[in-house]
Amino acid sequence: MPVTTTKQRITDAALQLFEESGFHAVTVDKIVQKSGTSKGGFYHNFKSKDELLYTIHESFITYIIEKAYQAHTSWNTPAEKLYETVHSFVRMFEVYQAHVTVFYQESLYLSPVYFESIKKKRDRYKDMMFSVVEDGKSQGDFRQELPVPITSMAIFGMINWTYKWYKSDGAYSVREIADIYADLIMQAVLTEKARNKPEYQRFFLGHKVG
Amino acid sequence: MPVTTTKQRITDAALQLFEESGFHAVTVDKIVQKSGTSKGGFYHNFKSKDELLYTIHESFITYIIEKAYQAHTSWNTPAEKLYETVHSFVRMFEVYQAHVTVFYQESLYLSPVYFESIKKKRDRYKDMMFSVVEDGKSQGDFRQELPVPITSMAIFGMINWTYKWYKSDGAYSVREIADIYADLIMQAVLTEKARNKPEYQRFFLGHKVG
DNA sequence: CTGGACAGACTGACCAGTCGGTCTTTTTTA
DNA sequence: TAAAAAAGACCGACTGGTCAGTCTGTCCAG
Repeated sequence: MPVTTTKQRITDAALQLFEESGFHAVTVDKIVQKSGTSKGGFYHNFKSKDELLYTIHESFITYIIEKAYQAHTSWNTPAEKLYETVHSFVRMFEVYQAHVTVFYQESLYLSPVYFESIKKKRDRYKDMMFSVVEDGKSQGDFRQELPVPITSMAIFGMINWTYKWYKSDGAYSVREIADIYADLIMQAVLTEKARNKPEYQRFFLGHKVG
Repeated sequence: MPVTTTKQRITDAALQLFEESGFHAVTVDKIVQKSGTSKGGFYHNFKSKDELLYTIHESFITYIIEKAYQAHTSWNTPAEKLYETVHSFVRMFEVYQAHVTVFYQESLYLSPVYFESIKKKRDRYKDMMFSVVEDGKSQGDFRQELPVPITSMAIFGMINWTYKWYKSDGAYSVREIADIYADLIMQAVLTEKARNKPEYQRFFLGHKVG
């Protein structure tokens, strides 16, 4: 078995091409050419172009749910959970930006049966965010006047939108962006009192270390 | 001349169809059928399917720049400008959700010459946001530790993402969503001192009226 | 009687997916 | 254990359907 399988080479090539030009502008022939294989090789590894798109979605959403779950189980307070979730999501752009782009740009074109499968997992991720915000409110660190769904979707929006503009060779690293986003979000949702807790100071930019 | 022109009927039908299924899944024949016209009628009014897509982009981006410009000239402080920009952008979903969806979902598929034209206007809108945040910092109401570009893009993200989930028959009206987003953003960017200014209290949810 | 607004049959390019075939690896069997 | 058979991986010319755009008209207003 070679270091990279044909299937992997096809996926990598497709990912780059889809990100640049979108699912529909990319023909199977182009993917085949870029990955140095053939029509036959492609259809040996994938049932259809649709299935390839699904595979890309699947690998990404599984990864991100795992990360959210980790943040959820490794930390105690909702504030910490939220902070870590935001941080880990943004850092993920470092490696998965192409996946994210394809995920949000092309999921409309998944055929119904694939779409349903992805939607289910995406909703699970959404639910995790909702419940963190919910918990933060009932536990008292998050502002009572913020409605859970809108606040959660606002957070999602801020984070997700990054795929539209982030460049790995840009002026800010993902880590810096993650720090800033997390600061903005914590600043926005924490109560005055919670903002001043010493153990939460690390959430904010320019806090005194140590 | 009839109440609605053929051109308008085509645009409206296309808008709905593009929003539901995406540019590539919608054939000219489907648009023609839905708008009650014909292939001939279509190509009489539009040079190509591309031009129709461009028209939709154009009408929306022009509208939104106008709104941002109004917010920019009708208010004095950067804080007020930001608040109004956010608010007016979100309220715009009420009428233009389909436009926004097509705008963000399908602009990848604009042919180069159209794309350039749209990009120019989109950048102008972006610049207006950047300079409001910039001004807020130098004038002192916005937190110094926030970098202008990332903060601006975070705000964009929160707002723009709404097109992915907003439903006009959902639990929250655009006005409520606008209030919440604006609160979150102002809470996140204003300094402690600015947050307490009496004239800024109206930005926040549940402030005492009068 | 001319030119704009529209109708709709037609065409040609493009592209996802197929299919017969080759080469290599693994499994079976004598 | 060697030969034979089967399975798996991959190749690339070809096909059939789809769809943007064309072209020859018709109708009607001015």
